[in-house]
Amino acid sequence: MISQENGSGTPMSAAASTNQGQRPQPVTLRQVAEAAGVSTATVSLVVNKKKSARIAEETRHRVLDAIRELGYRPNAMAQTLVSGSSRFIGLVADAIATTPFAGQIIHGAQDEAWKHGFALLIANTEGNRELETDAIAMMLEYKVRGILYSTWFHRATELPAPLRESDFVLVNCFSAEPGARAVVPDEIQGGRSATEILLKHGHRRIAFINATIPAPAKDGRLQGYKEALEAEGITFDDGLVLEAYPDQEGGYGAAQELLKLGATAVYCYNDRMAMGLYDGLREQGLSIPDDIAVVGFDNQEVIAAHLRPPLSTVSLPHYELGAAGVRMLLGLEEPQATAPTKIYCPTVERNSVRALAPA
Amino acid sequence: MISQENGSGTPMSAAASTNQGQRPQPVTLRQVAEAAGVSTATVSLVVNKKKSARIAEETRHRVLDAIRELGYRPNAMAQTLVSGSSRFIGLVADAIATTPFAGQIIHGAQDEAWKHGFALLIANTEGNRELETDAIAMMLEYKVRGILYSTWFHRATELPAPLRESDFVLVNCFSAEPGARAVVPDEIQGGRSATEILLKHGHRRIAFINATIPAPAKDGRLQGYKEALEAEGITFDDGLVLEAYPDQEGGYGAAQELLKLGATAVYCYNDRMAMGLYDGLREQGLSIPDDIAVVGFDNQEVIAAHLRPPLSTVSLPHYELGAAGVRMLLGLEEPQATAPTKIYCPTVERNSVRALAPA
DNA sequence: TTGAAAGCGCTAACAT
DNA sequence: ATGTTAGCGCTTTCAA
Repeated sequence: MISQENGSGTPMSAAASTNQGQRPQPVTLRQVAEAAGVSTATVSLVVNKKKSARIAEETRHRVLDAIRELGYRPNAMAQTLVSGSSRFIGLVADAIATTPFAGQIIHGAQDEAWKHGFALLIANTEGNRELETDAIAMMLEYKVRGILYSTWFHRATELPAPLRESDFVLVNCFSAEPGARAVVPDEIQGGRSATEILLKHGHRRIAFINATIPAPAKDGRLQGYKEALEAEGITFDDGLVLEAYPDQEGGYGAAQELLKLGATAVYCYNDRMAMGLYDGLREQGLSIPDDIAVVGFDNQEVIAAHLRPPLSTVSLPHYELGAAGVRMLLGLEEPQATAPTKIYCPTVERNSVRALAPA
Repeated sequence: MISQENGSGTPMSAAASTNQGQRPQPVTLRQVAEAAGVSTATVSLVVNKKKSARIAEETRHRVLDAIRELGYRPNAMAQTLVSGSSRFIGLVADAIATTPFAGQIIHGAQDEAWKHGFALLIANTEGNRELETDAIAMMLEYKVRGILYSTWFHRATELPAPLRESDFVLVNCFSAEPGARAVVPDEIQGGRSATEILLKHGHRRIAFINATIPAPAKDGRLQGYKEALEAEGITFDDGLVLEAYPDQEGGYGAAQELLKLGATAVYCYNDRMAMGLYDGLREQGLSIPDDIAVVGFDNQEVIAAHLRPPLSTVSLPHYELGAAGVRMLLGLEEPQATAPTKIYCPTVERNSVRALAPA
């Protein structure tokens, strides 16, 4: 006799501790009920801690013990089938898991969802319309509570048709569609904040290197810049606004032209441009922040926090966008009347700006 | 008579096109069956395109039409309840949505999962053990087909207990646990490849700036460096190996010491160090790649592709890790006998290395 | 305080 | 070729 029987007759193979062998059939409510000598209704009642029905302490314990002993886990599928709606929230993203920092949208959404007992079902679609439709269909089939439709950069979007079959909220994008709730970053306030960092350090002649490609961010960040200037009584000067492709190369290339402007400070459309600008400026023999102050936008950690000197910038609130999207979906947060809800972009000050020495 | 009745009696409210109003009850299989004048079994048969049972073309069409008209969508929960296993794959990650490039693991997993008809259920746990347990429990309750347990950097890990209740694969991490399947990047090959980029450009005196913190990457990348050298008949010189904290500041700080070594090329533990090293080298008046060649590791896009000059490096195959994890989970790919399966790290050549001028 | 039973939407024998 | 029926695991009246 080499092998040993176990009394219960449950197959207890050697592979039980690995994940390769046959997994045992999951324990059901009914089995718990039998083991505890009660009805399934009773077990259901104690599992769900229903306040209404009062269960005898003694019974409750018997059930709890049986649950523990058998290692029972509720079958969420059965629960959902009965209730009609799952504890899922779908997140369809065009490139969010691909793109460096926008993954924070997932993170924020998942934390907030979790807080309310929901799990995230995600689909990365690369903007592929067909994939999107399939993803949404699948979410619908799994009876998600609602769908977050998000984009990796702030922009207008067309709603995929099946989205309307579900409760949904747009995240980091918006649509003309009436009744479509949306959360987006407050680009204008962000632009204002970025400019104010410079302003409060005494800078008056501030250049802005904007992006060449059209986007809400392009308009909003410029608008904020103007507002901040105006609030300080500085007349907006068109000549101080440059445009370049919004990446490192664009920023690098803008250095020469920037120098001609006689500005003591620059505000860049984004951190990547600032990174390129650092190189360009350095090649011209200028030092940051002594010769010229620089602020960016986005707060792209890998870059901004580790440039020399570390870059002062404004955060894109991706985490908050995801979280707010979930709250709005669950009806925990009122959408703004007509326009998308704007999320605040906080300022992050590091060492790329120094007080301007009095002339 | 202004409004129009629709024959079916379905409520067709004005809010139907928005997502705020009451959503109509989803259409069921039974309703389709009634509309088409057939049994539910028949509808099920055509919906699932069962090859076995032959349905009359005419009937098939009636059913299909009814489906289209009513806008029927199968209830995946009911399907799962019957079949016992859902089309979900769970992905629990310690920080993957948070961290810049490892989001690619999600991406790869989701593409591969999708390809086989599975959806991804993700949970970001920040390494919080309790959260992990809850996340896994929830996945178990939703009857996931299996779980991918992943970490944002390659390391050893302890398995959370409930993981064993499911089929699982470790991604970017590994465990001593027997029978635990795992996929990890091939750090040694990566280190070899990085060094070979330099070697094939004629460099013989190659420094390596390793990380100070212990990790499989630290050992593997060094090991690969040694192997590559050895293959070229170059004796490994301990003095050529520096150590620094693996970020920009660490790389910057290593510049001085590096210069004393008289190397014509450096291989950095990662791209972030290389980024810092660029600054340090530049301050010492050296130019890359003319005075010294540099290669990194990780291929962190935002950095490597946009440094001046763009950095030659070796990719961490995050996308592939996710995809391979899924394939292994689904039994489409055989795990290597005992050790974790190693994924190839491809080389990405840009402009930070130039052929060494003959002395 | 607890149990019996119906039914959520679907699939899969088994009949016809 | 298609219909009948019995569950899948759970929640929820309604009775007892």
